[in-house]
Amino acid sequence: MDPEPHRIRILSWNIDGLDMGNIRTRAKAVCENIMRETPDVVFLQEFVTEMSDIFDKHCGPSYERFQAASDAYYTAMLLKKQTVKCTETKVVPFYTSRMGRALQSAQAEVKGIPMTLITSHLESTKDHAEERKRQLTAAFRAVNEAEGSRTVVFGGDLNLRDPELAAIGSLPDNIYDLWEVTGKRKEAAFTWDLTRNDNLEWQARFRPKCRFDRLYIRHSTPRTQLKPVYFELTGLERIPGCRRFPSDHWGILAHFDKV
Amino acid sequence: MDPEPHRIRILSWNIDGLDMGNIRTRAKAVCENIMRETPDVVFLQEFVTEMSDIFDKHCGPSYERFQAASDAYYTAMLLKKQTVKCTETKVVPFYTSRMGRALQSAQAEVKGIPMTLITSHLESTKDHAEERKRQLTAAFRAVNEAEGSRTVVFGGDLNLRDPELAAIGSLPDNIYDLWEVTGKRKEAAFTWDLTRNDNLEWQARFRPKCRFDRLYIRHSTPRTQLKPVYFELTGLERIPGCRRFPSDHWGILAHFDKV
DNA sequence: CCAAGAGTG
DNA sequence: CCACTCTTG
Ligand SMILES: [Mg+2]
Ligand SMILES: [Mg+2]
Repeated sequence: MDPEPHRIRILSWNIDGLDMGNIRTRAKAVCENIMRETPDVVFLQEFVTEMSDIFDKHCGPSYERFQAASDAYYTAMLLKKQTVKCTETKVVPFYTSRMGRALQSAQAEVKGIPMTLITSHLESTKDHAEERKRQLTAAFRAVNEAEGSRTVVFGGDLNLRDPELAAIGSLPDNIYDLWEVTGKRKEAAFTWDLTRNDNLEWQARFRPKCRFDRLYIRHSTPRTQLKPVYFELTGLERIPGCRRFPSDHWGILAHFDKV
Repeated sequence: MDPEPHRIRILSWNIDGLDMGNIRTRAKAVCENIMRETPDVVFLQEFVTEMSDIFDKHCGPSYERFQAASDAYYTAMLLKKQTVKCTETKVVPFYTSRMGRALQSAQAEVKGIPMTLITSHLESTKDHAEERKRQLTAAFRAVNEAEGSRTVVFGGDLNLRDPELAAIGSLPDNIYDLWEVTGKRKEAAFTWDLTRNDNLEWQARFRPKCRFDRLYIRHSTPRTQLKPVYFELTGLERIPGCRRFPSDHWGILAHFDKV
């Protein structure tokens, strides 16, 4: 019995597997967040092997996990067993990435709606804007290569700065930013925000904040099947004990209504 | 008696006053080059006080010199006494420059032609592209603020990369690159070329070459008064004795016919 | 994973 | 004054 038959939720979160400090405590906090929010689809970035057994234990009963790799750090997708039927998964490395980044995708039916789910952790840091723009362009191309009958949600830690998006000609006309179309809520803008998140060792006076993590939707045609209704941050609470956040990034959680 | 009554020549040269090695020997070589080429107008970048008396001695009899500053390093203009009547000089600092850069200009009659002469040493290094683009935009604005009856030549060490020019919308329609309109001669493209110029101490394997130094013209209206006919590099010969070049940049020399 | 700056080849 | 890497705040 689905208590929310008309609602679909998708979470994306960079869970900072590169920080070995409290890695298992933080991973457990991420899992508990997922089991509390119960999104249908989860995109994870910076998943590392050290987290595998924790995710197996906490999320394994409810979610199927697809990993883009098995060494270093990588993306992963969790698909809720109750509501998602996955028919195909794919990983396409960005061959010019210097950081081992890739585009991970899945064909799935989510509460009966045919969807293409795509995530990535695009090239990091301002210095690598050129490579990142190539990757984003490739990702948008992948979005639009999906069959028209499918609703496509693409997102992840895109490490994106707005001028970079402008430089590649802004968003394709048929792709929408879920934070934007749900009202551009200021409280949900900055997904990596060192004025609020002190997980990183940071001795600089300047506290940067960026909207690195984003989710996009391309609707199915001719009939739109999902209506974006809400976009929120998650992972905002400190873990009791270590007093750290689950990650240096907040998670982003998008809510849709079936229409 | 002017041996070339229908010819005007303008030289621009970054003479590397920041390299104290052989500074006076190199300055003298620059002066000798000027006295040999006898351009009507000279734009200099990286002029330093240590060169003043050398320029006074060698070029002082033939050229009037206007400096944009008197400390650190700065631009200077030499105007040939025989052929140029200067009525106004101006220096406008770029207030967001972190390197003390400025736009230096002069109103002058060159062989009877009313001209606005503008030079600058735009913000250096790839890292400072944003500031450099602002400065270039301001320079083009200054070019087009000159009265239509005047022929404007603007140029110097612009430290420019082609994508930066593209990023600010390319050249204004009425401004022409003198290297381009004289045939884009490959031999005259790279004005800072570490495959040919070893003045800098350089231990890297990669030898960069860039077209940092550029000259632009905006014609007078309704009647064009100067026709660009040739564009060449100068300062290509080593100085006997120290075996170094006068500067790490080549000079750029543009030739015009009065029409 | 910010922005500056320093050091290397 | 290149590109890259590293350190520092
Ligand atoms: Mg990270
Ligand atoms: Mg220099």
